[in-house]
Formats: sequence, C-alpha cells, structure tokens
Amino acid sequence: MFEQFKDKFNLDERKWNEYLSCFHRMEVASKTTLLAEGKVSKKMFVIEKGCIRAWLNNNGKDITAQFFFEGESVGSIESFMKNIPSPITIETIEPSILWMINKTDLDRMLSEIKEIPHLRDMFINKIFERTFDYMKYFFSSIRDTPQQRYLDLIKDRPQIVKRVPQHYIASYLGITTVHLSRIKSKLAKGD
Amino acid sequence: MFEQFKDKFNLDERKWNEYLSCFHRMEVASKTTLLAEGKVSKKMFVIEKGCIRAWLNNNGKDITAQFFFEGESVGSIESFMKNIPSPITIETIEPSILWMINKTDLDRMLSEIKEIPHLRDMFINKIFERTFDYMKYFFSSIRDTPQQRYLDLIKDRPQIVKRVPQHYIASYLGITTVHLSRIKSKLAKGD
DNA sequence: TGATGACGATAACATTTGTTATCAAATTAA
DNA sequence: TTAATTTGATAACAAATGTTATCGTCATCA
Repeated sequence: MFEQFKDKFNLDERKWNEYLSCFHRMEVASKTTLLAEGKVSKKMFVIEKGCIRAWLNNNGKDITAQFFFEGESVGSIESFMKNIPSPITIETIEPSILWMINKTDLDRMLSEIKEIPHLRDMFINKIFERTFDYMKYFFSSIRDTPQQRYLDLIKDRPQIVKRVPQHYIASYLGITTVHLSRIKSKLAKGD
Repeated sequence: MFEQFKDKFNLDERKWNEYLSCFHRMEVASKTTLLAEGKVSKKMFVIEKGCIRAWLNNNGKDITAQFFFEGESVGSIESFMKNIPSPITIETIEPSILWMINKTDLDRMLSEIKEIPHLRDMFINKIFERTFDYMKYFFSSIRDTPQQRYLDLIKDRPQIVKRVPQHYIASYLGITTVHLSRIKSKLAKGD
C-alpha cells in the first residue's frame, strides 16, 4: 500500500518503518460511519480499497460534500487540526479496506516532517492542491449549470458516476434525484 | 500599514526593515486591472484602502469569484505558485491604496520564513484557513438557496453588501441581477 | 423463498430562477 | 452643466428545478 511513496519520502529504513507502523489496517462494511458530525476527529484514514463519502446534515436532508477513492486520505481536516466538532459525517459507500492513523501519531509525524525541507514542501504543496480543488468546485458551482457540472463529473471523475448511488451524486451537485434523472434522460436522447 | 504585524513576526530590526522595503505603495483608480486572465501572475497586493474583486470570464459574462477589502492580500495564488496563466482577472472596485510585492522578493521571503518555526506555522495555518473558507463556500453553494446565501452575506460580510455594486454580488451568488432584486424586495416586505 | 427496502425512472404540478424589455435614479465624463 | 453611462427596480413571459406520487427492478436478509 505505502511502498509507492518510499522513494518519494526518502527516509532512512528505521524512520520509514516507524512511520509505517503507525498505520493500522482495517476492513469495514459499507455504510460504516468513520466520523460522526459533532465529534472531534482523532483519526485519519487512507483508502486501500473502497469508496467513502463526506456529508453534512441540512435539517434532516443529507448533502454530500465530497467523495473519496483508492489512494486518497480522508478525514475532517478542520476538526482534526483545530480540535473542534466535525461539521461533516464520514461514511463508507462500499465495503472498504482502510489504513487508520491516530492524531497523536500523525501530529508527531507531521512535526518531524516539517523540519525536512523536501517533505515540508510536499506537505505545503498538498495543502495548496486541496485549496485549488475547493476553489475550482466553488467557482464551478456559481458558474455552471447542474447539467454542465454533471458532464464535468463524467469527464473528470468517472469513478463517481460509475460507483456511487445516484442520490448521493444528486446531492453533491446540489440538485434533486428527480432532476438528475431528467438530465440523464435528456443527455441519453442526444444532448 | 504593516506595524501591526511586527510583534507577531518577531524578527530582528534589520530583517524586518528588509522585508518592509519589498513592498511598494501605489494608488490606483477604480476599475484598474491588477492581473488579467491568461497572464502569469508576478505580483501580489495587500490592500491598505479600497476594495477589489476577482472574476472569471464565462463566454462573455463575468462571474465574480471573490471580494477583498482592507488588510487582505490579493493575487491569483495558483498562477503565482505554479507559474501558469491566471484563470481570473483581478480588478479594483473602488479607488484603492495598495502595497505591491514582486514574486522574486516574495519567493525569497517565503523560503526564509519557512525555516523559522513560528512563521512557518503561521504560513501553513494561513493556507489552511483559506482552504476551510473555500470548503465553506462550496458547501454553502450546494446546500443553501440564493436567498439564504444572500442573508449569510449580510451577516458575515456586511462590507460586501454595503460597498459592492449589486450586479457583482449577484454573479458572486450565482444568480442574475433581476433575481437578486426580487430577493431584496421580498426581504424588505418582511421575509 | 418471500418480504423488505434501496434505487432509479417518470409524470403532473408548483415554485424558483432566467430572459428580455422598460423605466427611473444616481454617478461619471465631456 | 449636460449628456452618457452605470446602477437598480419591476413586469411579463420562458425555462429550469423542486415536490409529491407512482411504478418497476434489483439486492439483501430473515
């Protein structure tokens, strides 16, 4: 799972193994809640296999905020960093294999990493990339129609369309399932 | 302008003055373009007085992506960091007093700052805060109605409603000026 | 095996939002 | 100051999107 990062991290064998041992493998069923809204996040997860969504509660209706797939890391960064109640719930969509790391371990790991220039820069770039992603989503949400955003999803994140139930996709696009159904049938008829 | 940060930065007098001298004061008229879409950003600005917007072109129509006021720093971070064409245009709304810094100076400053733990952490926190902001905007855009987002704007960022022409606000909310007008008159009649 | 619930399509109707056009007030430029 | 231009409100109509309800298919589970 983590072998692919070994060269990139370029740590001595001992340190690398120490970091590896912080991650704990776990297998979970679909619809498992990994973090509940309102709880303070003390764990992060890396996905080996499966698919996860983050959602927020809006007077009873759940709004999907984000999807995660193999290789991605998942958690409420805001809750995790600031020690505040999580605004989102994190839940598996498929049965999944995850690698869990505790906040205490990750905090220690990060504070060490921040002293190593090339890893520090990797970390900062990672944060920037996430910022750029959210900017893109926000801009798209005020600029594009739901149909356009659905087409973008098909093009840029085909995984989502293939593996995720449609009502989650609809709420992620900010529309109803009925409307998404209409968009699909309209597209099927040839634009 | 920058005195307020002196304690927080906690640098020796010589370094502090060296950094200060990188910023150049400029006064510009309203509707001045500070960065045009498609150009690679080589400058960042800090606002002493005035108000600025960032917008993107969408087949001729401009969509306002963000507003900036006194004390905030402005630029296309993505263009600036990655040396790519800017996806946005940055333009003053009011006559403004700005402090400009060149990329070469800022790059040098940042690489020095990244070696000083408390400044590095301030920098990383700053990036995280920006990420959390965009997350919030994105979530709100798929969760809330335009009317709710307008009410949030009044509550959270009253500056915008007071100082910014209405058609910019409308495009920032992702709606037309006509619709924003309707929302306002509906609210004026008592919800 | 059968029952149950999750998922998705569709129809009919309601509401929201966009489009175009017109007018008035405020601001800016000549 | 006068003439443009910008800004904002409103009306009438069109298009997009939401709501509620119904139905069929499929997976799950007892």
